[in-house]
Amino acid sequence: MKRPTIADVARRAGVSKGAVSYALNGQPGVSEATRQRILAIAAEIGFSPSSAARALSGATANAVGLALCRPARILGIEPFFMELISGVEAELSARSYALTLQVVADQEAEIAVYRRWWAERRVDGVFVCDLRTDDRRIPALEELQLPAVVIGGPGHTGSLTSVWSDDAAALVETVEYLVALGHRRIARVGGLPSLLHTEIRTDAFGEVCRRLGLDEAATVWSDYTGEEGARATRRLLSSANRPTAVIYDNDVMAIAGLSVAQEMGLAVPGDLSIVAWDDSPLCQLVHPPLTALGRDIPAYGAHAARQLLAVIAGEPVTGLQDETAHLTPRGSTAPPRRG
Amino acid sequence: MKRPTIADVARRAGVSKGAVSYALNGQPGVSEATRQRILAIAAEIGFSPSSAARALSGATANAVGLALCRPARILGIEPFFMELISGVEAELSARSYALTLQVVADQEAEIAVYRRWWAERRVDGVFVCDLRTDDRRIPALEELQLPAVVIGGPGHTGSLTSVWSDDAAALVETVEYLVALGHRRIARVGGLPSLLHTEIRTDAFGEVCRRLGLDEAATVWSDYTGEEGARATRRLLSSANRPTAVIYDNDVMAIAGLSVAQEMGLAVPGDLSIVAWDDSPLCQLVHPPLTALGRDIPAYGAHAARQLLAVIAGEPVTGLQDETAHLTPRGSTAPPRRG
DNA sequence: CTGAAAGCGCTTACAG
DNA sequence: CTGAAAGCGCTTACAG
Repeated sequence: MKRPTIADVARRAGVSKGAVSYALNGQPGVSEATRQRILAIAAEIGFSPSSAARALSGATANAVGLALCRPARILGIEPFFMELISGVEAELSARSYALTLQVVADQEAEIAVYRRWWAERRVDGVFVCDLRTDDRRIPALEELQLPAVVIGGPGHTGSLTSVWSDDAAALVETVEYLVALGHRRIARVGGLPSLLHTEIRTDAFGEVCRRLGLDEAATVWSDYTGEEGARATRRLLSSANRPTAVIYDNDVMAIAGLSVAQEMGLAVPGDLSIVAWDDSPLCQLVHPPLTALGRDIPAYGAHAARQLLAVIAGEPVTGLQDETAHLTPRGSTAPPRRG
Repeated sequence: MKRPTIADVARRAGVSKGAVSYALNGQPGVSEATRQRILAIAAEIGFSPSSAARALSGATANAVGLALCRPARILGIEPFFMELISGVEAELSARSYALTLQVVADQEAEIAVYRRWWAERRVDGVFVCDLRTDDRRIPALEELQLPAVVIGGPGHTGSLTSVWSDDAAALVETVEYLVALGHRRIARVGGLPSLLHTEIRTDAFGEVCRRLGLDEAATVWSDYTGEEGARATRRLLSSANRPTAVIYDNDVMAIAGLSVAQEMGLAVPGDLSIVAWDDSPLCQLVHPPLTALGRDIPAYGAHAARQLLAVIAGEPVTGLQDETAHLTPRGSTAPPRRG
């Protein structure tokens, strides 16, 4: 089957190729009657303009890029990324933009991908995930002048627009809730310490514990996998003065932690309260269901997509603070058992 | 920053644009010394050929497409797709191919996306997931003559190449294992009945149960969510002659089923054995860890990508039977308690 | 409101 | 082995 071109449409409509282009792109230069006739013919013969020809003649690529820097097993197990992608994609395809995805090994590889995409004119802009403090991707993108939206923050985004959520506030709310239940020894199993949002949570955790005069507020580090989450939990629960509540930086580690508690003969929530960050459906699959900090991740992705399209269009954008995660209490939190 | 073009490289090297093109694409027509000099200059000034210009001048788009037809909440919770994408992407980026992703609402929308991609010359080929019997996407792709690889089967793929795994054999192995443990009443919580692989498993299940002379082998349908998996399990466990073992068509439903058993006061594996299909890390997060049918999903994706690139290159391809899922016994299966 | 033409940045026959 | 040129399919000033 031969692909129809703009010349085919022009011939059938008895107009010039220029007229077809104007009609398709909603530009002035053709009468309304002609425009309608051209659109009808285009639809009839299944014509869509070649994205290559369009990109080459100075218009946009109509595609944006997302590079993911996580190993396969983590990408798979964390619902976060796929939900984010779903939301991004819904917004993009509504505006006829394509999403180009690439998995990269590290920051250097990611920067190389941005440079290649830019040189190839393959994308009009990119999303940046997993922001770090002193992130080398920021100056690289600024230098390329490639439109970009950072999914994360606040701060550390240079001149780039960002879409973020107030993790500090969500963490404080969680600690205050646990303290209201009567907990005094609260621990946290954190995510990768090199990520900015981990640091923001860690700082907020230290601060609120100090303010409320809590005993040693330990944070142990992990990498979002169940394995490491389980190991961290074992360490915490084996200590002399074990915590009565643990906050986990993702749902997978929280579920692993629940399993460890049960294996060690501790009742949840009687002996140990558990809170998961990221309220995916996983949290309600286990027994007891997990109290969790959740927010609408597909919407977060959609907002980021909208910002990026605005940056690409040259519209003024100021960045966006998305909703703060809210706590949904379920069966895994309760007052600590006296003992 | 101005993007370098082939003309910039040619000027610096003191050769024609044609020579640069030959050098970059490994074509004869330039001496080895000239080729090396051109490549060095291209690397130095960060030149990558415009994908648009390249696609327009008859070469390939260097991109392939994947359309996913599942709602966001299911895409997020099932590790399968993200693992598949990771594997696909690893193979593609090693060959400098981009992956274009789109989420669609239904088969009609998916076919429309294929038509648009084809008309736009945006992709050189596509992957087809979630094959159905009498799948309308197959004739549509055949008509477009758009290179495609079906991830699924066997059979029902028309003239398209496919990469598949023998689900029937894996199911038979599982049932035989449960029977060897002493189970006689085995049930199954199936996935969406409209999908071909569900049908293949259902047929195999019915057949092996008949062959082994098992009592009524019930399959109840679900949709891969924990919610529906839990509901199906409650129905099964409330029946007069409840099963002593249940096979679930994905890990999420199996975990939900485990939770329901515990909520109903049944011991796993004492009162109920559970087997999950898809052995994601989730299976080892719960207590007891789930016996599961697993295989290497990223590798499956990589194999599919290799097949698609071969089809695009016009090489002869015969399709590929991937490894059969193998059973990993863990704590959720045991002989049924006498009673 | 419409048409003819240049140009985007490559690839690839076609001469030398 | 190398260079000059046509052509891919669009968009967009520029004349009419």
